[in-house]
Amino acid sequence: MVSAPLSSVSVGNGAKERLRLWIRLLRASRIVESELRERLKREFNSTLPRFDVMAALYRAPDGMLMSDLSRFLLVSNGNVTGIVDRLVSDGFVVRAQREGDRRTSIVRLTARGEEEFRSMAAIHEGWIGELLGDVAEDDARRLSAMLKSFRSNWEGEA
Amino acid sequence: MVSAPLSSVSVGNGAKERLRLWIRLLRASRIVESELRERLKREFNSTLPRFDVMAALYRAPDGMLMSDLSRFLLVSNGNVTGIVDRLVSDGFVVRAQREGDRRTSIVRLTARGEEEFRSMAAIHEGWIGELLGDVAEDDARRLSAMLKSFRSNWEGEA
DNA sequence: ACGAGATATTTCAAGCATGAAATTTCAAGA
DNA sequence: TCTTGAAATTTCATGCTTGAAATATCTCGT
Repeated sequence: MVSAPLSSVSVGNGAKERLRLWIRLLRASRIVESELRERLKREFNSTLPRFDVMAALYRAPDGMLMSDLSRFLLVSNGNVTGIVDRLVSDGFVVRAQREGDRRTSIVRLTARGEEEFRSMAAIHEGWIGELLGDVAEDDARRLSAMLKSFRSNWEGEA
Repeated sequence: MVSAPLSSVSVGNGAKERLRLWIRLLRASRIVESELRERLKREFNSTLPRFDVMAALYRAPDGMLMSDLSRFLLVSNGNVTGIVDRLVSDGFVVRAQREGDRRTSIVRLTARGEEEFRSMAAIHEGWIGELLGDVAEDDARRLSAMLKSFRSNWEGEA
């Protein structure tokens, strides 16, 4: 990944600096992601998408609709279907019918799912602390603040 | 994606701030990536991985080995095989035999591939300028510098 | 010359991701 | 009631991604 900057193909003005930023942002997140994937697989026989779904459900003890999950995680409906299917067959998650609307199903963590997630989350937090260890805590705070409002800036223009 | 912070499952000390940073970093890159994917598909009937491969080859007029590509792009060998296969069948890339070593093949952009890439790259740079438009150029520079040395920090510990 | 190991690449199975089409169910108005 | 459209979800085709196994070729010590 990480399309390098191309001095010979140029355009705007501040664009150069932002392009460089984007490339490094992408590279950094790919590196961390790939390390996380490896560790999740090794230690928990799981994946990042599964972890994300479980994290969302952990925050929602009453469960979530498939469409809520897909909205919250910024991924497509069909995608969530597959991930949840696999979590169900592993016994970490259940689909429950909702009274009064047979189209929807509420997805919830099972007790086993909760327990599994708790142990993953604790270790995951440690990993991130390690992998981003060289970012000074102060830098982390500033960077974080910088990225906080990121989405609202341009969404809806598409 | 974007596993939200979980105040109830806690661990280290500076870990909290770094976890938050990681979540936002991931979210930001997912949002930009998804917008880029959409536009590349719409405007060029292409994808980010294809763009990345073409960018790498554009910087290497003498071509690259498959293994060079895979190392440079931080993706697996098998992955590159598939992407290059598709680029070849679209006429943007060629595989050439190398004298003296029949194991390797050198991958190169075709003239059409170069031309196609030039027009993609110009527009791509504009998109990034737009999508990261609200990051002040100064912030971009600092952020960029902060991320520059990212990899060397911890790689090799795995 | 031979064989052992290293190197370069492809193939494969499994899972992730998208957007579009298909299903099923619901909500309301004629 | 009927039917038309909206809403929730699944299914499907295509492509990306990994890690492991399979191929093919090369290198080098003996």
